Amino acid sequence: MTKSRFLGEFEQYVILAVLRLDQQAYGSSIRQLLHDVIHRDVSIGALYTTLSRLEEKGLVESKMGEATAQRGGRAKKFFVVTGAGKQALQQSRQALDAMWRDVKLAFIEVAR
Amino acid sequence: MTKSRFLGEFEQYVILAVLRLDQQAYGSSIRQLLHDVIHRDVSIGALYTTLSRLEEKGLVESKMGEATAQRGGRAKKFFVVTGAGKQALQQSRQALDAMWRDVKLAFIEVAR
DNA sequence: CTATTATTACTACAATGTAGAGTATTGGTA
DNA sequence: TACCAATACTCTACATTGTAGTAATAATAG
Repeated sequence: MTKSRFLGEFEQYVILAVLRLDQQAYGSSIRQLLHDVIHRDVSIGALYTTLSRLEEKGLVESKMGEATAQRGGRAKKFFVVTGAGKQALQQSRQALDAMWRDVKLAFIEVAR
Repeated sequence: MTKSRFLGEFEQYVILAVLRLDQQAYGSSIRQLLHDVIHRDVSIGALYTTLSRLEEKGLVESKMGEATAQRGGRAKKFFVVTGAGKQALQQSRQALDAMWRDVKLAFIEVAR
């Protein structure tokens, strides 16, 4: 057991994006997905910083793509979520669900 | 519209706790709820810092309780979530739900 | 009036969020 | 071959959020 920290808010989104993109998750595609799904436009630099930190913590892993790209450009770095990453994500999910329980009823009445 | 930022991870928990506690949300009770529901033990100082910041941003409001407490101790400061707070919370919720969509299937298979 | 207890305020620092400029790699083209 | 456009990643710096610890404040029992 390493010291289990909590996932930051943006970290969760990034992990989810990597999961959704399956084997096709790399800087640009992740950024695009975040834009399409939650309309969150983050700079590419910001994204890479988060990806690096997640990798340091062992929550995602990366491997370089084929050296020869289709039409120019540097090789892609593909990311996948590790078991630890999935576990951390699940814990975050469960905690949030637990906190939302019972709130919904009281909340929905007033929130319109 | 003020510049709509995103809620931090812990900020969400605190807002949810205040909602759940309805009219009874103050330092100690919030802390207790966080402990009971998600087993997260945060220092009282950390909690107040976050509450203050939420208040600055207009996401929660506070009012002092009756001066005379039941059996000693200072008057409590009760917190409630503002409309803006509920809205911010809802947005965070929706964004996360949107990101989780489609992921579940692929995720659940592997996550055990 | 003091010990006790409950609560808030202040200070400081660590972790996460975020942007922007810079560097690398490769195909096409003059 | 030299250079430019296209694509992708890296580095640096700073803002915001997360967190603890300690000091200060209040109220009451005894």
